[in-house]
Amino acid sequence: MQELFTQMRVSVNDKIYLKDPESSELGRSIVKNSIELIDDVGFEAFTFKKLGSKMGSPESTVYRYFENKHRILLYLISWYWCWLEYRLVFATNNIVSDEEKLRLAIDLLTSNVQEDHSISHINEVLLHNIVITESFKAYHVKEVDVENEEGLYMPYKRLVQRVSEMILAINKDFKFPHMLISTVIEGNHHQRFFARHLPALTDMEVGSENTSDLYTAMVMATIQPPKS
Amino acid sequence: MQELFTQMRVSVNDKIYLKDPESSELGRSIVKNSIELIDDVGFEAFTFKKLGSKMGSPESTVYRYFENKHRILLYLISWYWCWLEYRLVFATNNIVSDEEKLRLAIDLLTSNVQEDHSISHINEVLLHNIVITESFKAYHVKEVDVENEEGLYMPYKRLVQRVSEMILAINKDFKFPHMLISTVIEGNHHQRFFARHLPALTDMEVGSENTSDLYTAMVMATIQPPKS
DNA sequence: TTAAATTGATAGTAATACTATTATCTTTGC
DNA sequence: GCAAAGATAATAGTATTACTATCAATTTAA
Repeated sequence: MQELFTQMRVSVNDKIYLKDPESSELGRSIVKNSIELIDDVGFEAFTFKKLGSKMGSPESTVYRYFENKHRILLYLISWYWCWLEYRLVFATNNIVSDEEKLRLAIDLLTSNVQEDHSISHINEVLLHNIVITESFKAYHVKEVDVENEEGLYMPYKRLVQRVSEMILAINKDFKFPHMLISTVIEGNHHQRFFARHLPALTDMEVGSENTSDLYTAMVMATIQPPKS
Repeated sequence: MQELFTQMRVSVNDKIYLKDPESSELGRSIVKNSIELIDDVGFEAFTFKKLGSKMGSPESTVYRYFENKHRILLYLISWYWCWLEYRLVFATNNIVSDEEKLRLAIDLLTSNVQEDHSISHINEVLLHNIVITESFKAYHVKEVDVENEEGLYMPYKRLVQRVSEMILAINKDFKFPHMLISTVIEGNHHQRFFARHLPALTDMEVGSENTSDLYTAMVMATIQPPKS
């Protein structure tokens, strides 16, 4: 897959930013340093001032790329969903068995993220941490309806749609495919967060985090594929 | 149940507040107005200044009860979990069938909340909205480990523990009871939020929100009770 | 090579998240 | 019934945050 990504560019909705951060060295530096800083201090304590001084640029420069820190978070999360969707399509392509396809998809949705060195300014492991800890802060906001109309959550919706279709391919009468898949996606984040910080709320252990086993079993049992 | 609550007082960990808001009229007013204000403007835009002016008190007064707005949120969420636990214990008490008990529990975890007029300063319906939209902001913070050590998340953990035990009563070999239950609890919140704001991520409709059907079926199918 | 666009450096403003002080008002104990 | 203690109101003040504005220096593109 490595080589593919050198060609392919994750393209994020251009309403999220004021100036495309992919379009310049400085823009990529903003993305890279944002990921490191948010992972380090958490989204609440993340400020453009800190980001600027980490990058050696004044904060006004950051404002030329993004309206505010919420938009940076949205950018990062969107990027992550696009990247995941791409890997999903790639991984499930040419798989004949519907069930095998779904299993692969759930595996991808719940598995650990490996660093992908072909995209040098984005550390996928740190980005995954941010997604686990901060992603719902991107949409659990008062502005969610406006932003949804602007299409800012499309990548997430597209991903859920894709996997839902895999479920319907197995059992076309299943009534809750989107619900089940978004439950798995969000559940995976929560469980990983719990494993690290509130272990009483999960049964996983840090280091050997594995949500695939339960969630694969859960989905398969729940959609009750017709006996063939 | 109405009458019971007039006797019973939900008691929240006293490390959350500086001065018990239940101990005075002003304290109860802080709680009541916080619920209304957070529901109205969202947690990000909620400030002690706005709260003060809504109550007709200076913001310094609020600071005598709570260190900061994060602690108010924690207080509200804790209160909710304690209340829910109480209702859970009450609802499942004296039920003989383990499966029936679990069904009742999941129903309670996923059902709509009715206003309980016996606790006059807390509007449970609005509080439920806050739990749906803001609850993870209470623990998805950098301070989570310290606060966990202080015992601030006990009510949530206790609730998950209780329902996990119901699962184990049905199938003592099931490996992921906590994971499954916290998935249902968080999943319920997400689905309700999605139904209102990002309907493409769910299959429910606003107004007729019903997560019980899927989640009950999901839990029952997943824990695979031994055939009797 | 000249204009246009980008960035750096700096300043400033309004709002937020507090802390402090003092006067007033309410309890409670005796 | 009154003094002392405690709670609240009113006000002021500070550091930080979340921006906006200006202008010079630099890079880029026509």
